[in-house]
Amino acid sequence: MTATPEVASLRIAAHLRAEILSGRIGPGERIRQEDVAARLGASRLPVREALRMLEAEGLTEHAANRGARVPALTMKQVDVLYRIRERVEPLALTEGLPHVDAALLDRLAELEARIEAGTDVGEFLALDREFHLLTYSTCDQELLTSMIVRMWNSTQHYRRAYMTITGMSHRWIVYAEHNLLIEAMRRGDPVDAERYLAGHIRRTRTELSRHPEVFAA
Amino acid sequence: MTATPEVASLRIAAHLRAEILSGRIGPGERIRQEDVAARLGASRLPVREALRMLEAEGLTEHAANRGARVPALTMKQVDVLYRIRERVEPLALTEGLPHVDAALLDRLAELEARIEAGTDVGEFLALDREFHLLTYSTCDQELLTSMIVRMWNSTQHYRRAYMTITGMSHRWIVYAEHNLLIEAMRRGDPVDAERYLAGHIRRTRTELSRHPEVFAA
DNA sequence: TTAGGATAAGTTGGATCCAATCCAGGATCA
DNA sequence: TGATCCTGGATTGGATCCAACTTATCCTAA
Repeated sequence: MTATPEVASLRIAAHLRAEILSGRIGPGERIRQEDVAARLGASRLPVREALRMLEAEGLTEHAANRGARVPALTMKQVDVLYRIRERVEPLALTEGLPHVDAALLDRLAELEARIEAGTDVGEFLALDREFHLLTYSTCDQELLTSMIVRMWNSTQHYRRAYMTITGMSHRWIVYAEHNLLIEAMRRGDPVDAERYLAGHIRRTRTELSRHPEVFAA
Repeated sequence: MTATPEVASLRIAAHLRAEILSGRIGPGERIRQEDVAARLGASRLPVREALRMLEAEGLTEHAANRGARVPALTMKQVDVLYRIRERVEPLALTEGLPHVDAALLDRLAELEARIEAGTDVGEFLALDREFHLLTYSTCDQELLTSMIVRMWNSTQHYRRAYMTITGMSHRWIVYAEHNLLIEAMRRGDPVDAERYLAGHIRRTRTELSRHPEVFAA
């Protein structure tokens, strides 16, 4: 996405972020400062700063003298995160809708085509994330979009776990929702766009709630 | 509120947080690590960590090699924050409503009485904040409530500036909204409670939008 | 055998020192 | 005269060393 930053703390943060989002570091797993420092060839200090940054993004949690770990969310916590998304993401959509142009709609359609053509779970997750974040890209309100990214990051692992378990069944529902969303955006209709998006998130939430085995005790 | 933490970084963070929320450090103002370290009798290191924590709370912003400062928000940014609050805070209310008991309602009524009796702007701001956060206290979803606190913190300065300019006029509207909110909570009615709360936040937003002199260029 | 406590290892928090970066002011040259 | 480049001060980023805390283990005693 971006070039590796020259500042060590940012570089380390980017590395750890990728490891957490990809699932190489899972929920509940501990992150020792010295391990990371040795692995990335730096002292513990920039690692500490990086962990603070990730904490701000909801990717790690800290306790004094007890170190950092990736939060293990309960089903209730993920459920609430999805309820927040149901209310916040439609706002980002509406805020950005006036600035959506044809080029963006084309990119969305192209992404959706790749989503429908794909068969790999990891690929689907990445493309789906890219698709939705792209629908918010014209919003241009850092406070709002960063909040949304945080929520996507926090729930990334559970989305992957769910997808891995359930596989590709009923994927046509996602495709239909995505295409209706694109079409509403093409019409510039914020009411319809919000409705399809909220429904999309809500349906995902209710499906997740049928798989408690994905979550922490 | 809580006892001063034994960990230096937390203590420094608490100190800076209070200074920012009280307005002693205003938007756009720079925070130099060495100044804070000298003033609070610590090295720069815990100050750096404290600034990272505050960044996570939206109270400061950082740039590499350029230090930390309190963000100066534009009117548009505050407007969007209020639109987010309009959607998210009603959710916290509904989530916590089943666990609201008589004792909590009594405390809310008592707080509202003190709000209506007060004449000082600073006191009003503190009590109003306490009132609303108390209505979310039974929600018990850390991810949701911390998000709400962040938004209150980020907009604190502009609320104070607005109140200082407009004074105490039309305060009866706030009282009426608060009392209707308490009453809806007493009935355990999430629909009405959400409606009154969303209206309360929305009205504040539209009033703020009539005072562009409060915001950054 | 188990509960309790002391101890030691491992990990994080903090202080000091050094390096890298940014910014402003002034000198130089076209 | 004006723009550009350089240099010095100020400030942040990073490394190393030391202190404090947490936790697990082992030993002792009931």
